[in-house]
Amino acid sequence: MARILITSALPYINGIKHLGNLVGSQLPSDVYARFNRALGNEVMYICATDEHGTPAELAATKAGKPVDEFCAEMHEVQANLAHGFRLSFDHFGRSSSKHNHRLTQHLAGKLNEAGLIAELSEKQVYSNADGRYLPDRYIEGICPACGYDGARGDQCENCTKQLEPTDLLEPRSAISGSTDLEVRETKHLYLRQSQLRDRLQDWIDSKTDWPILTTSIAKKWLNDGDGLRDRGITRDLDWGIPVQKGDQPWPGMEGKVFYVWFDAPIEYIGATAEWAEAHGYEDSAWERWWRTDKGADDVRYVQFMGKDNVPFHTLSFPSTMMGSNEPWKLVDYIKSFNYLNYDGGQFSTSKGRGVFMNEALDILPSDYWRWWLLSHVPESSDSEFTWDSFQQGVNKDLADVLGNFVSRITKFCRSKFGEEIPAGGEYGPAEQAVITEIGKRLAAYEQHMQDIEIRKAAAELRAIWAAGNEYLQAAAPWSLFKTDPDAAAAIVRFALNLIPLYAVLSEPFIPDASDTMLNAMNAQGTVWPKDVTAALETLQAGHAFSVPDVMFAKISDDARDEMQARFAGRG
RNA sequence: GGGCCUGUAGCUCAGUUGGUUAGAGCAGAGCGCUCAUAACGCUUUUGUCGCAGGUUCGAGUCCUGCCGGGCCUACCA
Repeated sequence: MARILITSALPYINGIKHLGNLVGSQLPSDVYARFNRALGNEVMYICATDEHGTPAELAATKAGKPVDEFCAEMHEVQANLAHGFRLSFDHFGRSSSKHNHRLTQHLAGKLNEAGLIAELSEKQVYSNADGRYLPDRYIEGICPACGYDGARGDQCENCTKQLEPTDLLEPRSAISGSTDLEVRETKHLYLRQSQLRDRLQDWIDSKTDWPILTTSIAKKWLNDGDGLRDRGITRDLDWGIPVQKGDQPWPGMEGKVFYVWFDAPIEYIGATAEWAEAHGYEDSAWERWWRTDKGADDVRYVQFMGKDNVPFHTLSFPSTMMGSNEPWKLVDYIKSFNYLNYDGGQFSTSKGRGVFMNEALDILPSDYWRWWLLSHVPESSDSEFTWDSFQQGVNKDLADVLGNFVSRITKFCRSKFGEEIPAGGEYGPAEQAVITEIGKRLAAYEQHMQDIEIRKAAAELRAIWAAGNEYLQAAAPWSLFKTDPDAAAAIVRFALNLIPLYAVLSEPFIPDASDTMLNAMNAQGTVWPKDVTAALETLQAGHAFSVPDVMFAKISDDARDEMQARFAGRG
């Protein structure tokens, strides 16, 4: 039995995420986790809210709440939505947890001992009105190159020129609009990633099976210009993890916190520690997933994330792990995703454009979203959500192919034989042919899941569903019943046995429908098939079942048009 | 500017190390079935594989250039 550690990129705390965020890491990682559990592997599946940083502070201010309270509330909101989408995290943690505080401070201390931390003094813009230092992008002004009023301190949106905040004419705070800004000298810690460049390079080079999207981004950063640059890991903020060397103070760093990108990936470990504590386990329970000296050698660690997260997971976080000189488990495989666009453009929080997780669940059950999003997950390039495509995918795949299959065979059996598996007749060549076909497709399905090729897996699953309709159509028990009821009974028995098989195979994608099928067939506890022949003899004659309600209601054209108009956004 | 990804049927996408008549699903057309959510099955139409060159006995697949779409470019997270 293999041990699989799975982490999903952490959703940021400042608001409800849209479908693009959902499909870019949480949903595919959930499919992979469910699949591995179904195979009988031991799985630790971790996610958390990423709670630190300036945007969290600003969002809290806007909401009129203390930042810790705001984060606690938003964490609950996100946890409920995760549950609504049936994301099966073993633990959904918080990067502000005491475990993450302790681990982050510990690792910083170890990095310092290893000589990998540098203290640098730098100039930073301070806003007197806001009472805070401003990140470059929170300073606005007139672009010196093109005269555009509204250029940000890192880059002008209008002419795309890279800027320094001090380049801006008439600079002002993007938060308050105040022009009462001054440049202050402030000291920060830098992680000397450049010292680890060769080790990182060797490590990345050894990952020949990683997606190109993943390795190309890592290599670019390793080789760009003078090579991998050192990175600031502290900030002048109130909300965050106080800068300490382990449990000791860090002279000169009083009042500063670690940069959110330093502590966020450490929360993968922190959340596992939170999981252990929540279950009343000893530290060894989480350490056996993360410390190769404490049992994690046989763990396979797979990370899921959007492409924007790749540099931090291929370089920064591994720098932290390697540089600590402690035996932390490094990632074995990184699955990265492109973006999902919305109906001809991008999802936009500010413009209210696109569908957000809470809205999606208000409209339709999670399985509908899971199926469409996963079967269109942006693996090879950006993909696009359109209502037309969504309607088509749900109606055709879920309602017509799978839902109607379950409906037609259970209703036929009920009307001719009653609500139990009929006796009589036996399986013949037609059934054997179906077994052979499903066996082949199942092998392909499992391989695609192992390879984390989600779209291909979805297509294979759909073909397995379709095989049921093909079989029924060819076998035509409704005709045979008139002349040879026993032969018809064998066909019905075989077709009904497909339902629990479909339920188990479909569970990673559509867990609720899977439950519905198992409950209807009174076959709870059915496990992943090792052998298709045996799996299709599970339900014996006399086994009682019930006809489920319509599993997937179709989306009408009117409903589709209405939703399209509703989510088109403002401008 | 630099780096990377991407451009294959009306739509969404597969196409392994270059090898015979380029595939799937959806949509369209025809036929069949009538158990079922007007559902299902079978058959079938459509492609100068972004453009232009090149390498090769042979290129969707490799090389060069160009055009289109996208992402990243280190202080958004």
